[in-house]
Amino acid sequence: MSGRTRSTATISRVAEAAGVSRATVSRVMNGRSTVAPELAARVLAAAEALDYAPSPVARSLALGRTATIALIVPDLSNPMFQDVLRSLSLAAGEDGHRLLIAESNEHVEDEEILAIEARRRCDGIVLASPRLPTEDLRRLVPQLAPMVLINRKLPGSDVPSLSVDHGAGISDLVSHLLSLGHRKIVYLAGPPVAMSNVERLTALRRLSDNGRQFELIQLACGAMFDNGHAAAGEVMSTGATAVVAYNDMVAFGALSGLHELGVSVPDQISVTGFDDIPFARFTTPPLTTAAVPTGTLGRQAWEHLREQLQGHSSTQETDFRPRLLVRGSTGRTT
Amino acid sequence: MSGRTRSTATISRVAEAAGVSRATVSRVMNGRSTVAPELAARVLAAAEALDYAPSPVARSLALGRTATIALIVPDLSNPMFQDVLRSLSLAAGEDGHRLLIAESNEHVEDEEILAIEARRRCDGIVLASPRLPTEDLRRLVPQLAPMVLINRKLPGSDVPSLSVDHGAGISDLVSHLLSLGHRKIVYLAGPPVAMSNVERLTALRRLSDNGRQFELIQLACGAMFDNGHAAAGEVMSTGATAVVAYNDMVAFGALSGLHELGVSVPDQISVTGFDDIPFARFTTPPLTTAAVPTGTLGRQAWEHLREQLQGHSSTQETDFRPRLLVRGSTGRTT
DNA sequence: CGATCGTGAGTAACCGGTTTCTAGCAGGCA
DNA sequence: TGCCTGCTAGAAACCGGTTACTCACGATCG
Repeated sequence: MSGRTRSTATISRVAEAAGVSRATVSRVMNGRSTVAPELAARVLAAAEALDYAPSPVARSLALGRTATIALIVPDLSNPMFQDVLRSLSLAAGEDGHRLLIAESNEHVEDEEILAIEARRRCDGIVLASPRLPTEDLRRLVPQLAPMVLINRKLPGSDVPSLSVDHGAGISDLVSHLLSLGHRKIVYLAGPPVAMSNVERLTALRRLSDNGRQFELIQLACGAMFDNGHAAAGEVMSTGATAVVAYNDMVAFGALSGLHELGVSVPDQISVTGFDDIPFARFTTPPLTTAAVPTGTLGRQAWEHLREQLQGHSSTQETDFRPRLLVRGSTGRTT
Repeated sequence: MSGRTRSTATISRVAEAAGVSRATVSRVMNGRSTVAPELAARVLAAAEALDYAPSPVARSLALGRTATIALIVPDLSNPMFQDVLRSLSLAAGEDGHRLLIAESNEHVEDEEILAIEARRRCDGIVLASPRLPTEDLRRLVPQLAPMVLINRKLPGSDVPSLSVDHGAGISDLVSHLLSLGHRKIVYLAGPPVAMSNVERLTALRRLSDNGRQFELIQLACGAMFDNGHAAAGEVMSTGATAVVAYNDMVAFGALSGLHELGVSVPDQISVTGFDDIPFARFTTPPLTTAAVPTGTLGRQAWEHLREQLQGHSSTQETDFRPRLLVRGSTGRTT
C-alpha cells in the first residue's frame, strides 16, 4: 500500500527533482542566506511535490545535537514527579525540544545505566531525586553534562540544582499549628532512608528543641496511605492535638483512619500534609499542607538546561520554599 | 575540565588504537559471527581503554531504526494517561526501547504536527485518545505507521486499537445498583464532545429504555471535581437514590458536595464513579467504580507495536471490559 | 578596459556508524 | 603439487543530512 510516496523522500531526490545540488536544498530548507529566489522557489516546489521533510536523525548526526532532552525519575506513579514531567515537557516543548523519559522504578542500580543510555540519545538530562550515592553521581557528571538536578545537591560540582526547602516548609506548618494553640505534635515519619524525611524530621527537632514551645512525638510510619491509616489509633493514644504527616498520602490515610475511629478533624485533632498533590484540595476536610512548587521545578530545570545548551554555564543551587496552604484540616485547639 | 576523555571516543579511534578496520570494530561491538578471538580481544581492550560506546544516533541513521517509540497524549495531568504512560514506558523499556512523550494539551490542531514530528524521530507511535477528526486520522496512517490507537477506533484501517468498553462498565454499575434496590438514578454527564461520555450515556439510555427497571435522569455536569461538587444540590432535589458520575473526579466532587449538605453516603444516596483513578480507594467512603485497566492498555499497546516493528502486521480491535469495584459509596436503598 | 571584489552554487569532506563486496590466506582434496 | 573452497578482515559504499572550500560569474573600481 501507499507504494508511491512510501520510503520517504531524501534530500538527494529533492535535489535531483529540482536540478540542483544537495547543498542548495539544505540551504533552502534551513532558510540559509544566499540562494537566488528563483532557485529557492524551484527547490521548495520540488520538496512540496515529494512531500519532503529533512530526517531528524540525519540532522542530529550532522549537527551533533538532537533537540531532545531526557528526564530520569525514580517513580512515575508519584504525583510530584508527574507534575515535574508535565511542566518540563511543556517548557522544553515551547523551545522546540522533545522529552525522553525513563523510570528507574526506585532501582538504584539501574539508575546509572539508564541515565547514561538516555543521555547518549539527547543533548541534556534532568535527574529527579536520584538515589545514586554521591560519589557515583559525582563521577558521572562529565558523562551526563549538561545536566540539572532536582531535589538533590552535589556540592563542589558545577551542576545546577533545584531543591525544595523542606525545613522552611515544616517551619511554616509548625508556626501555623502553634498559632492555633497546639503544644503537642505527632510526626508521622516517612521512610528513614528518604532524604526528604530526614530533612523534615531534623527541622522539627530543631524547632522543638530551640523554641521549647511544643512537645514533639515521633511515630515510625511510612510514605503511603495505608501507613497513615494504620497509625490513626496510635496517634490518638499519644494525646497530641496535631499531626504533621510525612506527606499528603500519609495525611490522607490518617484522615481516613481518624474518621473511622469517629474522631473529628479538625475539631478534636488537626492534620497537616506535605507536597500539595492534586487531590489534597479534595479530601474531607481539605488538607492543610505545604505546597511544593513542582511546576516551577520543571520549568526552571528547562531554563537551566537551555542555558547550558547555549554554552552559558549556569551553575546555581536554588531552594524553593514551599507555600503554606491553610485548608480545613487544621483548627484551633480546644 | 575532563579534557582527556572528553568528546567521546568514536569507532575510528578505537579501530586505530586496536590496529584494525572500522568494520572489524563494528563486528566485534555487535557480537558478529566472524572475528578471530585474538583480534576481538584486542578490539574490546581498546574499546575499554577509550571508554567507547557506539553512538546511538549514528546507529539509528545506519540501521534505519532508533529503538524509540513515542506516546502522544491530550493531557498529562489526567491520571488515566499517567498510568498508560507508566505501563507503556515499562513494557517498552523491558524490550530495550525508549519512550518519547508529547502532550497536545487538548489542542486538536497541534496534535497532527506533534505526532508527525515525534514519529520521525522514532520507530512507532501510540496515540492515546486522539481528538483528531476521523478523516484526518485516516489520512495520517501511512505517515505514522507503525502505530497503535488507545481509546479510539479507526474502522477500515489496519491500525490496532485498544479501547475501553464503556457500555459494559456502565452495565455492571447499573446492575450493581439495581441489585441494591435503586430505581431512580441520576447521571452526572461529562463533556458532551467526549466520546467516552457519549458511550456511557448511550449505554445508560439503552439499559433504562429496554429493561424499564429504573428511571434515568440526566444532569449536565462536566469532567472535574468542581462540576460534581456544584451538582450536589441539584442531585438531591431530583429525589434519586443513586448517582452515576461521568468519572471518578466528578464522583469525588459529588461526595464532597453531598457531605457539605449533610447527606450521608451511602445511607441516603449511593454514588459511583468511573476509571478507578489511584485515589478512588481513599475517599470517604471509598468509591464504588468501574476500573479501567490502564496498565493493560499500556502493556498491550507495546505488544502490538512490537509485533509491527518485527514485521508481523498486527491488526486488531480489542475492547477491555472495566472491572466493577464495589466499595463503600454504594449501599442498599432504604 | 582590465584587475578586484562579492556573491551564488556546486564539490567534497564530514558526522559515526553498518554492511556488501572483495581479496588474501590456509586447508583440503585430487 | 596445483586448484578449489571457506573463512577472515579490509576497502568502500551507504544511511541523510551539513558545511568548509572552491570556482565561475557579473559588477565595481581605478
